[in-house]
Amino acid sequence: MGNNIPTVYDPQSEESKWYSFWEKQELFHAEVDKAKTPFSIVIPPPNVTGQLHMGHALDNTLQDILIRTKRMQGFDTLWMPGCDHAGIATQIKVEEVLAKENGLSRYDLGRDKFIEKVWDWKHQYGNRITNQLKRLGASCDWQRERFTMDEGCSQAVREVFVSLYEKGLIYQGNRITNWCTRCNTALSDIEVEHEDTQGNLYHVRYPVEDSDGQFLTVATTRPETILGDTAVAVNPDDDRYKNLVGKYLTLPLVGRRLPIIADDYVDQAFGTGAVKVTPAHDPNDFEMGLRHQLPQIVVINNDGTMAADTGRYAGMDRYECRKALVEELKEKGYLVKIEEHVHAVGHCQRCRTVVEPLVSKQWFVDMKPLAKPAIEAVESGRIKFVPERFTKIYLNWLDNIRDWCISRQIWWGHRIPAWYCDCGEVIVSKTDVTCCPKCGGSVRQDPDVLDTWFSSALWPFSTMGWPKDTAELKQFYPTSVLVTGYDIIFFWVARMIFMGLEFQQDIPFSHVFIHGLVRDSEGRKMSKSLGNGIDPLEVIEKYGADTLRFTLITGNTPGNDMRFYWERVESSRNFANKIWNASRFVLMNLEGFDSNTIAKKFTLADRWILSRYAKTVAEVTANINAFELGEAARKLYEFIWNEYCDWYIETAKARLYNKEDSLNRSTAQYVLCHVLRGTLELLHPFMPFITETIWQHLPHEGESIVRATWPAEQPELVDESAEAEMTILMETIKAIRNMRAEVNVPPGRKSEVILQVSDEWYSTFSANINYIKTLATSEAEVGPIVADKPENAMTAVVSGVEIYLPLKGLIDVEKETARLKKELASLDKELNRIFGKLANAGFVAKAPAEVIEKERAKEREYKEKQLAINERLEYLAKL
RNA sequence: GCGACCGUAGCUCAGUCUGGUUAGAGUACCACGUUGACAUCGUGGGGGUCACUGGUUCGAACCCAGUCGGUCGCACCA
Repeated sequence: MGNNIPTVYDPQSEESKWYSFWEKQELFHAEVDKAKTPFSIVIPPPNVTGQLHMGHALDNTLQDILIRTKRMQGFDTLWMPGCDHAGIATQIKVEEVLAKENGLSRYDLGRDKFIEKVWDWKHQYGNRITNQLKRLGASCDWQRERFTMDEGCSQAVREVFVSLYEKGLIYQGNRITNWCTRCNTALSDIEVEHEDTQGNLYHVRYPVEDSDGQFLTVATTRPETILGDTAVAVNPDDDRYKNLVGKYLTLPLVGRRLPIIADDYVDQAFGTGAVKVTPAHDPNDFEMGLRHQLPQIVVINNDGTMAADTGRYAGMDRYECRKALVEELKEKGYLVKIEEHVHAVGHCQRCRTVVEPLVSKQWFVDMKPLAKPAIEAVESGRIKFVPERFTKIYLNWLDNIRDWCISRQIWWGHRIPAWYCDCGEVIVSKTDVTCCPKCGGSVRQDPDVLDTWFSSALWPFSTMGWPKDTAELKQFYPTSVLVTGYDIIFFWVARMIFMGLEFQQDIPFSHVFIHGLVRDSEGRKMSKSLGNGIDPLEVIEKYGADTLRFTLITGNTPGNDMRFYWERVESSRNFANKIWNASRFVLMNLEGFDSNTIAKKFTLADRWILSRYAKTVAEVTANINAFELGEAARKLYEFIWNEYCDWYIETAKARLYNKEDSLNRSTAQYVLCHVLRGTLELLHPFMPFITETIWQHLPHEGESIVRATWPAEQPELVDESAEAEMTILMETIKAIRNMRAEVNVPPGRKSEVILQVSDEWYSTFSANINYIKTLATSEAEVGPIVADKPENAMTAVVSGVEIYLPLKGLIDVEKETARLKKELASLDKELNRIFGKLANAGFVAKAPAEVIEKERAKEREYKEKQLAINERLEYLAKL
């Protein structure tokens, strides 16, 4: 970098270059180093078929910031990357491709061939998302990349399944579960999303057996399930129906005898207070059926059509059947009325199909014993959620946990390690079974696979080599923090916690850092169907990864959603460019500078920026440790732009251009360099590429900023008096600029300025008058405060300094008076507030002395200003 | 029904946990400007009863209670 570097930073040429450099040097690789404190993160594995979206970009930027910071701080830092096989999602995708390209279904292909296809797909597209993560700058240890379906993870899955089975925590049962008729599989409760839907409440009357025309009217939202009714239930305390309990009804259209039963579940106030009971097709009815020993009559098939024994409805779609059946009820006089009714209908999370509760044989995890320690780990504070409020959401879910249905009737996934023999023997085994240990007969493996989240739940230790007892596991488990969105606390976070506690006897991570969603500029979720998604790669290509990262981090607070604005991207891009140009300036002025052999004589500005820098180091470090990454980024932005660029560089210019005073010049060079390099190091986790690019050009130690030492906190550099002095000088400069602008002094023209300065600040001003001369474009003269005030001059007052800007012609008395009166008014307002406070006996008696002294100091300051302005107004009035 | 979150400048959001500067930023807006890093810039400016009501306190954007408005979870209302 020299004088011929472009004035605009071009991320494209730098980013790929540095990423391959980092990879080649293995800077992201973690070796187990027992001498160091470990810091580890496992990536939330993205779907292997997926591509990077804004959610990933945010999630991984947050992780990368933490990882890069800790790496620089000298921890043994591991960021474990990998992908998830994403059972249903991947299977759907491959099925779609298959249908489109060959017009085939997976059944046409058969299980083995189909799985082969999926693996083909994985090999072809599986590294797409990892490459995209590299574009983002993610400093994962790619040598350790894992996949939930790889050998090791699969071994972990079997180990866990068998172990839980042997402990009786995994069992097989014939139960009613959520069934997706489109995916043709059972789902767990949380894979069902309930949506309020406008439906109807159909009131249907059932004739009472052996009565003269008596009816009992039930209300239902699903009339098609009438065909499967095996009872009607009323509340035992319901006086309307007490006399009917124990009697029988005749099921309309079918003619079946239905007992009238009493059950507490029934809400007297809802509908008619009488509920038809369909044990095979409703979870509550299923429970009631068990309580009352009612038969289960299946009337809906797995594919959502009506069962073979439903007569004229057989084979009809469930919703077609509903229409037709209501029509028939109406014709035959059973339909009493139809009311509109909004109710929550469950949809398949993956394909949005309405979920059908169906009875089937599935595998379940008994959750209560596993949930208990998982609750305790969070309640005790061993695992902390950031922000804390998510603790409640987590605990609430686990407190009400129900058993987890883990079997899926799909093909892509970890096949359940259970084998069945015709003799009735069920063998659950870590290794494949070929014959029945009991009778020696042939066995067949359970055709189902496990819920994808079953293997994800093991991720923090399966990726470390478990069930083998590895060095990685010892060093990096438990991991330090898990970074993820609030939408998968139940799916993933909770499950990792109980699996970790069960199989490692230890928590999987000590902190859970939760972030929100990235929405579009109108606050809508980004979605394929809306077409409002913004591709992070597009942003990276147009503006660079650093810009995207900075945009996602600033203006975002933990746990809250954020909106994506192109304007904000531009603002981040401008920031990158600002850093670029400030660095250009520094590099262009390093001629003759030797960072090793330098004598230093610090000026006020030097002491000031070093003090500000020291505070920035301390604050940014603290913010990152507290997961306040947006706040850290904001502080760096302000420090670089508003302090380093706007003021320090400006004060340094004269010193750099004056080659006579080489001590002064080299001191400026030293401070410019030192502060810039340190600031770049602080910024590196946020904007890895541009910081590396510049850092390499600055005098530095080491091969890459990636492994540079995190700037040390140097409290000895904090210099409050330098800050106070610099502040008043800056205020004076701003006041002069303000007056010049007010009367349209051309920016290039110097103005004469007379400063009357109190004793307190006199030496500061006389010693540093050059700052005012240069930065306020003024011929400034400093003198003590005297009664004799310049005539024909504009006036401004900062605490302890009266500033006069003499004008060539006469000043506009009216305008000047108005300006000063305005200033006086705001001063009066503020003084009144302070008077009120100080006059308040309670305040003086109870407020801390420090606060009171602060108010008194302000009072003195404002009174001084007020006095000066009043004097000036009197003078103006006489003209 | 239960719970959480949000309401601060035209817009997007910090600040609220830990009460005490004249409440901040980005962006948009107005005026001036190509001064040897940067027009992706500089200088200056305008813009806010911190949703509302009440309480606690010497003192509330911040703590407490409630109201209104918005968002989102959880829940078996057939």
